[in-house]
Amino acid sequence: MRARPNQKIALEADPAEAIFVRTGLLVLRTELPDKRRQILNLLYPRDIFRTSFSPPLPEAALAAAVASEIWRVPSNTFETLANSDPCLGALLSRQLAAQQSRANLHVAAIGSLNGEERVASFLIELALRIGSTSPDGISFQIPLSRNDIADYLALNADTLSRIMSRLKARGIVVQKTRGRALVPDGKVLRDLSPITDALVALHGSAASIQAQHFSALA
Amino acid sequence: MRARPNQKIALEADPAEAIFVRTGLLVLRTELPDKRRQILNLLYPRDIFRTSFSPPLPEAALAAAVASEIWRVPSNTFETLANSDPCLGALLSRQLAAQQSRANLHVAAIGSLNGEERVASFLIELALRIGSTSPDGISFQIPLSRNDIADYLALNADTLSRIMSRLKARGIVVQKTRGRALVPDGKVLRDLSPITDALVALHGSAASIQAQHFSALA
DNA sequence: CGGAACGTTGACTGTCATCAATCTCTGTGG
DNA sequence: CCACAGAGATTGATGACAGTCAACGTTCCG
Repeated sequence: MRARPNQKIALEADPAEAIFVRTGLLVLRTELPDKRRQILNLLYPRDIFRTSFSPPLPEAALAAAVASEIWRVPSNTFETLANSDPCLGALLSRQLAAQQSRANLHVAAIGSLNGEERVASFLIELALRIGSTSPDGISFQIPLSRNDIADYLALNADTLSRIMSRLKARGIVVQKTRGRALVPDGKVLRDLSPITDALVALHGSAASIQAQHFSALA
Repeated sequence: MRARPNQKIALEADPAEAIFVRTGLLVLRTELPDKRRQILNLLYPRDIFRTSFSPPLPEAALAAAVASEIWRVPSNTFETLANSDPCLGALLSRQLAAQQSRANLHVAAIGSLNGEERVASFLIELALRIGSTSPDGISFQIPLSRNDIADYLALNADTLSRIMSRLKARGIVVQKTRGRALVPDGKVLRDLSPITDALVALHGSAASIQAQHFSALA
């Protein structure tokens, strides 16, 4: 199943349906009664989401941040898959554990970092996930709108814009076109975030290689 | 295995060991380089924690908030348990999903609520989990120190103290002894939190009853 | 009794949110 | 091809809320 940017992915009646991200990027978005929005989680390729992970808030929904390809796996299919092959089952549970770990790290980021550190952490995360190294530095596409980034980092969109402007003024990030960023010197950026090491462990190439193992199996 | 209050529970070398909470309350605590602390998660009885859920931060550790009884389950035992009985396996995955859901709700709380709303949400959570109703209202023990509560809610301890004082001044909570609170009128408290409904869904009696099912099986 | 850890309170500071105005992109239709 | 509209992004002025630092209270322990 394909999803266009900004398309919502219905969380079906099936309370334990699994959604597997093939390509693209999904966000788990909620909205509180008084229209405060929050993005709880980013789902990268190979991530697994189950409807029952969603918090019981009225407005919780998955949405595609960019064009994405996803698989919907009915709950019983998921269970039988996991049970049929112990090796696959172990991979699934490792994948889910990694996602828990990421979620916990994100709590730490939102809970104890200031605005600039959060933004830096987010940029590092993107660079690790979807960045490509070139002679000029690390460049990557920014797959979320300013509003979505702000919601993800628990910042105000205006505040986020200010922080980005400051980073640009300092030459830490360069914005070539809308939606595309270049980090000339990765080290400087890494020094801005106190959780760089953890981000590398969870989003860096080691994590990806482990995950490719996964794809091979599937 | 028993743990005294404030005792740390080592996260063993075994990267996928499971810890099962029988009684008491555990906290998942981290500390950033510059000694900013953060409690990422509360683990209530029947919760499952796996070492691999912990974020890769140097200071991440489980600690008992009150006297607790826990089981350590080696990773292979855990897997075989989950696979041996499909019914048990389903229960385990439901339990883990519920914990994900709680973690996500906590992100929403920290990310979009102000101080007073966070404290109110926390009190509601405690009341639902460990509160007992009496003619005077709902009373419960406060199982965390002020510092730990502050770290859990991503607030400063001083700020938390101020908020609590304000709630006491308004008569919304009454503190009989240190470590014990009484909420005369639950409705007033519930109105202070925008996520009351979600808290009830995840911590209320319905959730507990489902969980008892679990104990019966184990 | 005395000390240490924990909690409370006040004065002050800094960061982030709010509101409003302006600017920049993107896509549409004349 | 240009003009226009509308969403998204930026920026400034201002204010509210939470953090910091320091002093003082309280509780619990030996």
